[in-house]
Amino acid sequence: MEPPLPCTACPLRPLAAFKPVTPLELASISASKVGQRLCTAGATVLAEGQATTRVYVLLAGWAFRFKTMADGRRQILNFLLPGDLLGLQGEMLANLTHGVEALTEVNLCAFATDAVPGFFRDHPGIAFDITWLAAHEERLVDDAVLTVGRRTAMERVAALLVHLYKRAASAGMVEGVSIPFPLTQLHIADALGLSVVHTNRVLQRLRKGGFIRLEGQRLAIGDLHAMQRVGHYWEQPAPRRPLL
Amino acid sequence: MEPPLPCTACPLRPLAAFKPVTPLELASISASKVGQRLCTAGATVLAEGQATTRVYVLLAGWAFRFKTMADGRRQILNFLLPGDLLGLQGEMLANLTHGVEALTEVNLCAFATDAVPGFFRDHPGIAFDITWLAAHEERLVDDAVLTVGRRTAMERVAALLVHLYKRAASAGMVEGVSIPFPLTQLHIADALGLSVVHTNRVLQRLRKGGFIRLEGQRLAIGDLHAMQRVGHYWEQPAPRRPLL
DNA sequence: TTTCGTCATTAACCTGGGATACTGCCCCTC
DNA sequence: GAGGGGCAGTATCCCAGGTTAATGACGAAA
Repeated sequence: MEPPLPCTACPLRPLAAFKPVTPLELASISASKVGQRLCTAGATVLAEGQATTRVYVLLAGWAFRFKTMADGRRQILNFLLPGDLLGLQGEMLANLTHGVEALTEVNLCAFATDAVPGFFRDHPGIAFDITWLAAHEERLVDDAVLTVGRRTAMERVAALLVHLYKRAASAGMVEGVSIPFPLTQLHIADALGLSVVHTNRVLQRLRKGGFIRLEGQRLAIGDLHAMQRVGHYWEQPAPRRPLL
Repeated sequence: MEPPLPCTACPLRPLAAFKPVTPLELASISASKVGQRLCTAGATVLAEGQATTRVYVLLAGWAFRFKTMADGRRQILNFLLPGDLLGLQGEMLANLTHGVEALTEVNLCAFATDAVPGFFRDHPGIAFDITWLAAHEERLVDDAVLTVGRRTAMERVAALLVHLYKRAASAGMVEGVSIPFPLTQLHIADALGLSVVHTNRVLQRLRKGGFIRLEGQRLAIGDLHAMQRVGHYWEQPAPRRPLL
């Protein structure tokens, strides 16, 4: 594990998407960081079923949470972007029932093993932020259930692309009109409960309809409103979120 | 709103499923209770999109969380049984993106509006428990995504019935070999992303196969192991959970 | 008693999306 | 520069599950 990056030099914190912290809290957070962990694309960050645990903040790169069934069926639960907290379920519930895999090369900020209880004891504000992040992630998963349970294939794909576009945008990843898009069609399929083949069919339709441009690991959405209509997808504007 | 039931007389707390609390914590919890709220079956407990509300603990009865789309499609996210916490997302994230509806007549323990911040400030242990409950509910929703995204209709129904049977059992609801089962087939369908008609077909098959008895609002499962095999569903044994 | 509404049940029909299989491309490695 | 693996893209076939519609059973309301 690399030595920790001092939180004062955090590349994420200046972004408008993140809530400011008090200097005192920042010092405590920084003190609880024990290092950085790098994972290559495709690596398992946290293993399914692992009795972990350490809590991480995703500093750079993309990852996803997933569950697998004994016969190999896989379901992606949600995607993780910079600023997201990983491993909290393992910390609170003693073991993980999902895995986490890196989608790109990933840089993680690692907390000390006793950091979370320490925050609850000494820093109610930070503890509150942790719970906020947990509630926020649950909201994402709530959305995923609706998408997978009640949307058509076309709606699912449109909703996912809009969702990821907006999140990437708020993490400052827009360049020109496009964002980096490291998912393969298999990832999209596994997130949406579809087959790869059908995912491809739907993507073709979206391309031919002029809704998206998706090539060379980059995604552009011509008309966000139109895409939201296609996906029957209107989410809350993302509030300013805490960052640990 | 009815006057609060003193927590020392709580009918839930003695159950083995719940973690004991210290007398000090119990006193604080009790002091934050401002009353009880009764809802009739079918009533809206919390409205979708509602701005912040109060936090409740479900004392008695069944309820469910759900999301609706503009055209009326509905997805049930998960079911709420006695001991579950309601409204935390509203508390943390300023508004609710799901609704809560009562499935049976329901009795809720209401907390003061400032109870949650108070716990974080003064009772790290309780704050931790709140986060535990949030992480636990997210785990349930994670399971729901897998079920709806990757299981067949037969597997979905079997998994849901096993899940509810076990939860009802741990809430002390088994009488003879059956549990109360207040869901209609529409509820099952909406929880599993199926149509009512197909839900009925699958239930018939389970009945004819001798896997379940489901009549008069009661559910019996002959062989839990067999049902788990049908549903490809093996969950963690439920740990002892906190109760607010 | 009748009427009405909610649920369960079943049949008949149809389609969205799964399964399989094959092609071609790109990049990596030897 | 030749194989080989991962991924995108298509076509063909077909079935799990959706849709529509009709029938009962039951309980509440009038």
